[in-house]
Amino acid sequence: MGRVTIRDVAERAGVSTATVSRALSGARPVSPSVLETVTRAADDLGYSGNGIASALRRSRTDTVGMVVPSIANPFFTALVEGVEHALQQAGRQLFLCSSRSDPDLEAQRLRSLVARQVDGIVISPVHGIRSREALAWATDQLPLVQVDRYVAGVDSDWVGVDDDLALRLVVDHLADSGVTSAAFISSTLTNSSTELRVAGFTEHTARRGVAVRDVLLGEYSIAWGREAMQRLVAAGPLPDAVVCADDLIALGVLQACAAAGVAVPADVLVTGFDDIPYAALSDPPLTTVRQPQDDIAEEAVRLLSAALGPHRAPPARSALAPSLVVRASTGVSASG
Amino acid sequence: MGRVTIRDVAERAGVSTATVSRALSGARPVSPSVLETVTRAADDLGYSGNGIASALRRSRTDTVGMVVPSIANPFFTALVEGVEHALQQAGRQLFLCSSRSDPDLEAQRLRSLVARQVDGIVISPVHGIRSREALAWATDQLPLVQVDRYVAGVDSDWVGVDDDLALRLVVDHLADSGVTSAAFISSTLTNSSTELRVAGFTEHTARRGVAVRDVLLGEYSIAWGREAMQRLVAAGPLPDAVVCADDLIALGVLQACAAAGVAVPADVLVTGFDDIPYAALSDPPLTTVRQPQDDIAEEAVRLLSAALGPHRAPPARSALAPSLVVRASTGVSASG
DNA sequence: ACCATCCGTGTAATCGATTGCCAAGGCGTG
DNA sequence: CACGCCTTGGCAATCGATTACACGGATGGT
Repeated sequence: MGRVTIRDVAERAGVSTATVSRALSGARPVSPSVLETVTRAADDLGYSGNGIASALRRSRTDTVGMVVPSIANPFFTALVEGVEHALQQAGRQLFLCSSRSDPDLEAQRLRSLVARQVDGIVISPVHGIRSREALAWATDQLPLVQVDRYVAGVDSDWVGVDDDLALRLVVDHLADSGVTSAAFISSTLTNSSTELRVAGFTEHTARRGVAVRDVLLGEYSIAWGREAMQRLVAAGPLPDAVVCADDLIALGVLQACAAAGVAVPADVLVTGFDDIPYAALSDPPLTTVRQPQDDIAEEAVRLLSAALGPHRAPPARSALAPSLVVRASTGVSASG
Repeated sequence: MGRVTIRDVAERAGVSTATVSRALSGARPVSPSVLETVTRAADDLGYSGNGIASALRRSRTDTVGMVVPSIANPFFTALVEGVEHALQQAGRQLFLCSSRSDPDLEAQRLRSLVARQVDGIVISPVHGIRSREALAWATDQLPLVQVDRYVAGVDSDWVGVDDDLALRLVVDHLADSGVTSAAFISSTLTNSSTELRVAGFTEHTARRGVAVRDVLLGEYSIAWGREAMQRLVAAGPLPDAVVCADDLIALGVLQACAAAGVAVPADVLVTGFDDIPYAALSDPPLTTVRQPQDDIAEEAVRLLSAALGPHRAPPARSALAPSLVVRASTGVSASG
């Protein structure tokens, strides 16, 4: 087991630990000959430093924590990849945690990240109310950026998508396709995204004269989508369209339609949200709202980096524009 | 910004830092009244400890690192969730990194994890040869468990699936369905899993008298599956079956079939590997090999915990049995 | 009544790297 | 030639928590 410390390197190189530190980190110049000797000694011994000790002294870890409700949801994995990529450019590492959509677990993760002295946190909070306390506490300790969803009453930056615009795009598209009644399937979670999507659905269906048949709340999963659609089928005449708050729900809906012999889009139109990679592969391919995940991730890291600086800027809120991806589930014939 | 240390708590409670430490960690008993006072003081100040300082002193971080080739691949996210869950039971945290299927990036991640003093590492290595050096080095520093894929010549534990058995199940199923020729689509990556799957395919097709039409190597992605299938279609008469080394490739193959007007399973049978959640949702649903991901994850954590103990056991290799999930892509009519 | 325990608490060393401060030597300038 | 600056390296303090060791007082056994 390697147990090489800076002292070992210093001894072998015949210099002090201070010099080794400066030679390896470049914090201050050392003479070329000493640099050579030290580098050689470090290599020979396989010295790799002790990040913990370094972090303690510098009170920086060059690490940021990220907390997402689920790492099985492709939308979040895409977001995570984006954030990791952006951080890497800045020489920082990502410490990823899953809150499993549980506010208590989320609070625990936050405490753990703060205790581990991460430099900052990127979080997609679980719940609009039950996440608040932990989030406020964390925000008080270090720079924090909310992504996608956001909890009101927390003094932090936020970057996400313009949910109202998204629902406007969806409803306009459906109305233009002749839809006169629609159901909405979403999650019970009380958070900004979920609420704004329901609100947007309500508002824009009203504006376009589309009748709202049902609003079913469950969770963001394939299983819930399947179950919700089964209920709609059992309940009687179907609406013209089923609007889903994310793609997983929509995939479940499609599955339930296939099982129940309901033809999509002939009998009912279906839309999703997020444009995960599998949305294009379903039967039929899914019309959905594409989120600019990479832009969201980049912006989040940019905001975090700014917050790591000396200046204390007021919280920023940035809502990026989504776009509608039209596929066969709303009537376009399938094609290559 | 919170900057509360154990000294602040000690001062407020009117005791020494040693007592505070003992009261809060329970390392040694303190009198009830002192415990009360200290807990109160810590709460009042919002003390949350400094994990870095603690880790330095105890030379334990209660954190394990995990390195996977991709976090966008649902197979790995399932594995990650399993590992995280198992670790949580043991009171440890997961530090997740993606190597992006790049051995250099992988080596960098390993260095970084070792420098951060994680207690152990779970890794699914990228490359059978180019990952070896970094893996051997890391194994020399701390306990390490390989999962899924495995690099020979590294003195570490491994847990994964029995790839030979998996291919036997697939080929037997196909042969029993009347298939007499097959193509294999996989990745160029040189690693145990990939190689064992090719070997298994070759061996079992030979055993069952199935002609091998083509072995196409690319990467584990939907895009490559699509492209490979396009090539097969362009190349002339199709084999009876297309066997894919993972589900992403298979999903791409299905997509290309749909685009090219090739009917599955009427014109060609298709099989995948992993049984990711989306395998059941494709058109048609995919016959695939189910990996016991949770068992793999649990076993990996178990091995790691064992390695963290005092004893130096010889490296263990544990190949768990997969099972075949038969769906419509190999001829079963779609149902419920 | 005396000595051996034992319990709870404090003092201070320690983990490993970084860095403020100081000193020695080299160099240039007046 | 003398003086001061600038460069390079070492000493030792420091980050915050843990813990070996010591110590005082209470308890119990004989």
